[in-house]
Amino acid sequence: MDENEFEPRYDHVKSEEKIYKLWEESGYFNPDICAENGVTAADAEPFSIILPPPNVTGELHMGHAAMLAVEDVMVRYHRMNGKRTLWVPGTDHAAIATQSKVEKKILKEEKKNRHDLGREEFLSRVNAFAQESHDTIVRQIKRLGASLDWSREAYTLDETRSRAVRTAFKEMYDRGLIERNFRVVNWDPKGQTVISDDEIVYEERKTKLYTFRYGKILSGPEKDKLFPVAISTTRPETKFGDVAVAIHPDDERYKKFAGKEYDVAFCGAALHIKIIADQSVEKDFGTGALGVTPAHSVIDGEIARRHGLPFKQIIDEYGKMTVGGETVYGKKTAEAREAVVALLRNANLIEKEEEISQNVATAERTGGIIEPLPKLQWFIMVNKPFAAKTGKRHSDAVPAKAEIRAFNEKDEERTLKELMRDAVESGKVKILPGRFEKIYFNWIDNLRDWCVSRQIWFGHRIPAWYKDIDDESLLTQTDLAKEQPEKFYVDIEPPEGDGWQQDPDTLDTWFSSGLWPFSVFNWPDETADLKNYFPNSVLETGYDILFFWIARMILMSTCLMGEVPFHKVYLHGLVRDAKGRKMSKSKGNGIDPLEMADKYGADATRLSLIIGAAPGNDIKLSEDRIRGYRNFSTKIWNIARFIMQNSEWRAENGEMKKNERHEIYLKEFEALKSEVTAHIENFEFHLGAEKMYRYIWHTFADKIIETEKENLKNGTEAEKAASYAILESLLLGSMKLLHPFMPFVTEAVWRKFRPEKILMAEKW
RNA sequence: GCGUGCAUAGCUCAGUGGUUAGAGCGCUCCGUUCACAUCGGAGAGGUCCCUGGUUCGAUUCCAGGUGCGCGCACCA
Repeated sequence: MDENEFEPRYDHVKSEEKIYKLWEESGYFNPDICAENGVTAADAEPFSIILPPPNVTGELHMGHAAMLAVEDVMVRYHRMNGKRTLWVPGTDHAAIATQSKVEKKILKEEKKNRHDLGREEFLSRVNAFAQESHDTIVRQIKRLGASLDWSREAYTLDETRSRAVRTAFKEMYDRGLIERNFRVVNWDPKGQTVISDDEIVYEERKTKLYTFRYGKILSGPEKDKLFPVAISTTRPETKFGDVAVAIHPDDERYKKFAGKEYDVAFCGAALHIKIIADQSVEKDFGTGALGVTPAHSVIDGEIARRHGLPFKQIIDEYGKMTVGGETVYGKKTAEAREAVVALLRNANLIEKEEEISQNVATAERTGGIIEPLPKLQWFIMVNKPFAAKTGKRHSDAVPAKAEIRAFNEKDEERTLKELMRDAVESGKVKILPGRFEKIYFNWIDNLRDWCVSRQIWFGHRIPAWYKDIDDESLLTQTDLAKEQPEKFYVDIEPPEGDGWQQDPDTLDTWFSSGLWPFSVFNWPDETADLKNYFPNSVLETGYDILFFWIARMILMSTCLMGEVPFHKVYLHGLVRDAKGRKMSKSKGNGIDPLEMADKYGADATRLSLIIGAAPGNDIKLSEDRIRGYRNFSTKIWNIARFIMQNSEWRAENGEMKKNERHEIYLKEFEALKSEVTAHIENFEFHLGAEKMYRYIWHTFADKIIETEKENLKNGTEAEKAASYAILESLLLGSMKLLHPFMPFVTEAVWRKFRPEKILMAEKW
């Protein structure tokens, strides 16, 4: 590029590629290099953001582009403001999401499942896919101009992060915050794994509510009489697993039955039913009596636990019946339901059938209908009080690698739930827009223990080893009384000696994501980065992962670091299509950010995601908008071109001879600068960007340039020099203020006028 | 059920206790020896959802209503 020549047309793609290279070569994405070269003071205040690591499941979408645009605005602004600014890149292995993607691919292409390949071969396939996705994603992030410090790139599944995961697991286990428990969990028959409460998506469906009686009493004084209480259910097939009928303690209708036990017939099987009183029963729902199926309902499981009732599993991992006569046994639950209803109907036991709508729990990733099953799984105990400093560790024989420093000055007994609540309630974490704090508290209040084990292969293997138990019993054991802990060895490295087997399960992907704000700085090592950049200044992400991720980071950080993970959370909206639907590949309604960047430039794509998007509000994006902002970057280019064409009037001593008119321009500009600065500081990026847009186009180009144009043509030499000087000054000033929003075109223009300097590293 | 967001131009959305409420796209008319046709100029287009309150003044703040959306819980 000839420095003084402006091509009449601005070639976005060519220019943007060149400029990103220029930035990368300057090294200024790295705060250490900024400090070495005097761009920032070595002791300047730090500003740090971690990039929410994109999943290595494929490619970036518009949501990622929005996130990158907003974060890059903050990062570039603070860097120009002289802060030691660090933005750490990385990717997330995304356990279930990635594994199921590869499984689908292999099934389609080779007609094989993961078991056909074996654990090792399958994992090498997933890793290859992950690597490929990673490379694509990194290329795409760069294409959009994100000023990330690539020398610090991390991956949730790399060795450093894996060590952090094992360390965290061990520390929490030792403090009793991680337990292996037998509970009714959310089983996804399609994905063949347990999932957490947050990975459930409820779908409203119409279904039938049946009111009926089990059948005849089989023994005792009331033999051959009908069971005295009718119950209501939407899932009659599960009633083979019933062990009790629960009623409300104050229910006059049923009080008299409380404590009685019956042997009763049900569809050819025999049930032993105890009638119990429990506060959790709604008197007004159905008959007011609830058939308790401990093994196949989370709520019933809890009731059973309270009353010491047995868990009777009658549905297997594939959602098939393991009991019943020939019309039921081995059938899927939906078919079995029909069969059971038919049997009940024939026996004239059904009293009522009514249509109701209910929320069906489905798995977020696979869409499978959740089948609650009792299983032995690892849980993070959010309601269990612990004392960070003096509290007991149950493996004190093994020295702590990283001491838990939980989030309280006094060494009080606190629960993780309380720590999570305190972090936000105390104001140590501020969530923007503020309304999300309420949503956060609401979620916290309803939080149950977090099931962290998954029966999939891709992910962090649980760092627990067993001796003298075979895998089969690990998965099927249902005996509550059996003491578990003594049989485990939980540590960061495998135990010595023979005969140890590692738990076959892996961890929920959000376990490692939860550590991200400090694991990226190589925790548990006490690194300089950890000291400088943790807690992070800001965490920026979409509001859809407030619970999945933000809450988990707060949990992990307050527990393990004794500190909040970040001071501010800024939530952006979701990017939707012109009809308001969430953009997704399967719907085919997505606008590809890279395609837009190629067509209209990364600058225009970014600006379209910032202007018109109020914090936390969804963005409806259309290609027209992006095209509109492409026109803006062309406009900027032509403004600069015009000014450059008059550069013969540049005064030799560089001094600006201002007149009254020019004073007004400068005053106006100063006002603009302080407004834009305030907007960025207040996370009102859309306002800052829009003001720059209006100023550059409708004030600077339409009014100021048009006025000075006259002077440049017909003025005296001094007038021409003055006009040129003011135009150049306002142009370069504007380029600075616009740079965080449109980094490429502003840098390109800057290079024409100040080729010896890089705009990115200029003072704000 | 609890909570929460939105309602502004034809469309998609910003914004504001005070003169004339803005952007992108779309629409009408005019313009190309001009930095810019990826453009410029001019213009049409608004009951700022309804009702009430606070106020000198409300599209903006408050309450209620209507419509649409979202989160959580329940879901036998």
